[in-house]
Amino acid sequence: MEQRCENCIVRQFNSLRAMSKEELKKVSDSKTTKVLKKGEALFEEGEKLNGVYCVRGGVSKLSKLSPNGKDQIVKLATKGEVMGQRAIIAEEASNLSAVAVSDMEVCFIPKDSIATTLQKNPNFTMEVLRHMAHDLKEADDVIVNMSQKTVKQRIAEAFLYLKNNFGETEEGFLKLTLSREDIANVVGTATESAIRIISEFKKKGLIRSSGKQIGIVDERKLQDLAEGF
Amino acid sequence: MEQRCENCIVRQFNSLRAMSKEELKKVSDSKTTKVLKKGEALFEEGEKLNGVYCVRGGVSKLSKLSPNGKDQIVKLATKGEVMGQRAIIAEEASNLSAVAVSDMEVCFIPKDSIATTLQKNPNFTMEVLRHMAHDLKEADDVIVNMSQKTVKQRIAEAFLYLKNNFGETEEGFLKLTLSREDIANVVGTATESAIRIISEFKKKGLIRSSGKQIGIVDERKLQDLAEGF
DNA sequence: GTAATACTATGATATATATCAGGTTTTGGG
DNA sequence: CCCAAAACCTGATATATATCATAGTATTAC
Repeated sequence: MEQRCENCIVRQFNSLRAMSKEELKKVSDSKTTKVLKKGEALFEEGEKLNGVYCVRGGVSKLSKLSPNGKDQIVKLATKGEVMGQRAIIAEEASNLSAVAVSDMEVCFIPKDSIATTLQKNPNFTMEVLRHMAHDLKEADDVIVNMSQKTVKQRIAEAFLYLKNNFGETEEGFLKLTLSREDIANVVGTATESAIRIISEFKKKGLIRSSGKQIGIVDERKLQDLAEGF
Repeated sequence: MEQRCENCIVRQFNSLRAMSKEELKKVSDSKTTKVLKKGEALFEEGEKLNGVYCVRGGVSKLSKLSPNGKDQIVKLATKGEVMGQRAIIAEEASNLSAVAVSDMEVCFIPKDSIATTLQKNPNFTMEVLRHMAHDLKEADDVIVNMSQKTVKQRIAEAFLYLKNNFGETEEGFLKLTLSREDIANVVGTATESAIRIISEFKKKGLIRSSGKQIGIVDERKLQDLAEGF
């Protein structure tokens, strides 16, 4: 696989595309590549990061522990996304933990290369800003979903999200396979409740499953359900 | 009251402090001041903004209508905060509505002055970025609260938030008075449920009230409650 | 000053969801 | 291949919260 940032396609999806050739070169020289197995942690909530992680492949969950001991997944980061940016910019410890939910390959980029580029290249800063503006909007949407939709609606929505963002295999199964617990933590409910509703969806013919894999059968009905019909 | 941005104290609280003298002058020349009565709308969800609003006084709720017809308040913006930034940066229509919850005075700053400064002054861009990073973290916290805490916990938390962010009067009442409906919309519950829990808090001596005003009596216990004891 | 309208309050009931407890099935390491 | 551990499933029950209904109480408008 391509080892230089300058030639990395992943870069096209994130704010690094606004970097100049020289800046990219510096980043590329200072970066290190890391391979993670499903389940391995990249960083923990409260940890001070000294760089950001650019996802080359695989998916990571970004979650936050609530006082009652449950883990709330706030975002799933995939190819092209940069994790840890927020903490670096705010000069704070990370407010989230990152754990791989599939095997991953990520590049670690030390804080310095990012910080100096932020100071010197307004285009880059602006690009980062745009991405953050987008994330903020998504977070607002999640807040509304959490407070106004039922668990059933949120689970239906989650499946559609998984399809739209991570795609399907040839046989029509969701490419990203999450455990029931992870699904529960995405929608903010108890694992048992998530399991029950998933079974119900299966019985109703909205989804099907084969082992761990889940396939969407009736997208239209799922959509309606998510919207409250 | 001071009419020039260059001398406006409010500016110290927001990203405008990173502007140069000349930039501020331009902003000041192009801005217009607006006075709003409690209940009046500043902009609506889906509306295309052609500028941002800088709050000089009073408080505005930023909310989003959910498909089921309920309004979820995502943020309360007060003195010094800039509203509409996210939409301008992302070049999208606003995802939120802004309505005054107390009498307000705001300055409207046309998009152009902001956009050109964003292009030319990296310090300003960086400052905006820092603010947005902060907002994003807060949004993540709200997501976790929404999904993991009970309504009772969230209401307790809301009162503490109101005290810490908007202060108390001489007599020990919260300066910002919200209707029960607004409180319900902040914590994401039905108005009746909010009313019930507020009555309960009163009975238990955690808060007191006089007309519309609410005063915090036992902050410690409220805190404990919010954390789940 | 009175009518109309919004806001607050409280009870009764229904419902969604969490929790607890017991299973079965699947998975991965030795 | 087997065993232990993890993941999944299902039932019974408890609980929080929404919803519906009704009434009192402020606020505003005429």
